[in-house]
Amino acid sequence: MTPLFLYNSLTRQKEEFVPINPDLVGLYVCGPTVYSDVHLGNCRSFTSFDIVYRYLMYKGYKVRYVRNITDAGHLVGDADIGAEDKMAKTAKALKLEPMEVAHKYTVGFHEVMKKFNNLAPSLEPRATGHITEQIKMVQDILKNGFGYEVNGSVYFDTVKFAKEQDVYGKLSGRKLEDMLAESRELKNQGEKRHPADFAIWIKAEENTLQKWDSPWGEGLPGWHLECSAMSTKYLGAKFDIHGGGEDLKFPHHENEIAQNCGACGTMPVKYWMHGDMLLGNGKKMSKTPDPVTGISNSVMPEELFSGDNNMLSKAFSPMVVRFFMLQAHYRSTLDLSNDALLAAEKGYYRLMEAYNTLISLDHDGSGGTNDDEQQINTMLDKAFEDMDNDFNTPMALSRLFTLVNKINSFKSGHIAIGSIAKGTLERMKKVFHDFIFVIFGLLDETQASNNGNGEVLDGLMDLILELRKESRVKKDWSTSDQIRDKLKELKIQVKDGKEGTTWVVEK
RNA sequence: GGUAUUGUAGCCAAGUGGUCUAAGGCAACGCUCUGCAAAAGCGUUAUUCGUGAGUUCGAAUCUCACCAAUACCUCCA
Repeated sequence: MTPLFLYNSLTRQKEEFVPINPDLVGLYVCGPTVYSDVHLGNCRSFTSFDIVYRYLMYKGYKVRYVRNITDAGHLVGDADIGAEDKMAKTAKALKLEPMEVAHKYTVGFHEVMKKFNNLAPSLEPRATGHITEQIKMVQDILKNGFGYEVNGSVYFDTVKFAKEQDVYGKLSGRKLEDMLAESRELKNQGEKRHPADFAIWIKAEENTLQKWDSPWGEGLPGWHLECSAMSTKYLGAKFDIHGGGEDLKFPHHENEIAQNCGACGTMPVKYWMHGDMLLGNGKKMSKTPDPVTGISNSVMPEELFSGDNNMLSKAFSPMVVRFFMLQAHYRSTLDLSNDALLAAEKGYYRLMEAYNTLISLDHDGSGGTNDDEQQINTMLDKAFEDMDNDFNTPMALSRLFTLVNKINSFKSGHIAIGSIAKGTLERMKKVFHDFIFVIFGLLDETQASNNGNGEVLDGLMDLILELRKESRVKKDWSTSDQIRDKLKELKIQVKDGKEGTTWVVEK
């Protein structure tokens, strides 16, 4: 197995990936809070980690991929000064049970993930199913002296933790001194001893919809706690990779680390990975409306797939969007725009059509070693090196595109297929297949469009193109052009080549 | 205000000390192919990487200043 290097957010450098247990990988990714539909920005993050999951498996690791569903405890605002619970807010607005809200949006989330061809994680635990574990963790934190109870709520003592363990702020780059300086302000702290403290157990109010019995009375777990408790339960006190969006670094992940250290005494994660944001109109895609313009710049997947939105000129398919995401590195921001998606669409179809051309190529068995052969093998090798270099999908993709030219040249006869060895052609077929479908997780939508009546369509097209061929032999250009133009109107593109005419359904 | 990150061709975007006169996709232009197109192929399109200094034999890549944008600072993947 070639070594894999990944960028560790905690150390801020690329490190060689060495799993804690040989050949086994524990991967935890922060999942959605299921109080509303996921938007495209959320999808990018999950897609980035889908590639990580896929590539780790491709390299031969046995991966346990845990992605949580947060269905309780996520508050809007500060717990001790009367914040609103996200789940409860939606439940009240839609007149649904909180569990119904969670279910509705969990189902929707899964549907969207499936459309993007993101693999299901090995395990998808939910916060409400792990209340016992979370209570136990609060108890452990209290036992270790890093928490305090006030009036039925329990808070994490961030200041004490920060002073005793040189851990807090490491991930997000926050300094303890700055934090302590804040305490002089003494404003509106409620029950907390310090603004940096955070709720790990929240006392239920009379109208709280989701609440559970605990040693401290009825209440609900704090946000952050579900991830600590569930990652510990399913991956152990120390596991390999924790992923999530850049925006979760603070406070979510910082507090997660604090809770784990506070409860178990060990740093929970060996490698932290953070994906950067998807931008819409140059700003982070967010459901929250822009304070100035008052409009949200988030694009919902369904709006994108249907074309029913005011940002884009047309509908774009899930695979075009996935391809678009692959063209940027996961740690860079990515700017969504109509032009960028149109470009991605063209690129996606060019790649898929080249792949279909590639698998149709036959080799007569002769052939030897020359520059083409060497270049092909070099590109294939480098594509894997790119992936080993912190999952550089745009670079790996560029290698494949370099070979798209070669593939088309083989087809058109610009380069004789015999100029490369048979084994090299076979290798190219295998590697293209693996990259496109297994590692990048793309689906061939050029084929999918023929579903259901593929044979009929093929038969019809054979007939039509045969008739057109006859008219062309007779130099009856008006008939042949009419056929071509009418098919074009039906989104069927006719491609005349030296070896005959082929066709493809356009998007 | 604090803390980070980013600024690469018309657009999206790789590259973070020499192989960079900067990958790839899209767009544009020329040529080849074609009855004409489309598709495909070939070629051209940033001697330059926000601006200005500095370090270095050598900088898109390191340092400083400035300008601009974005993110986080207890809602967000």
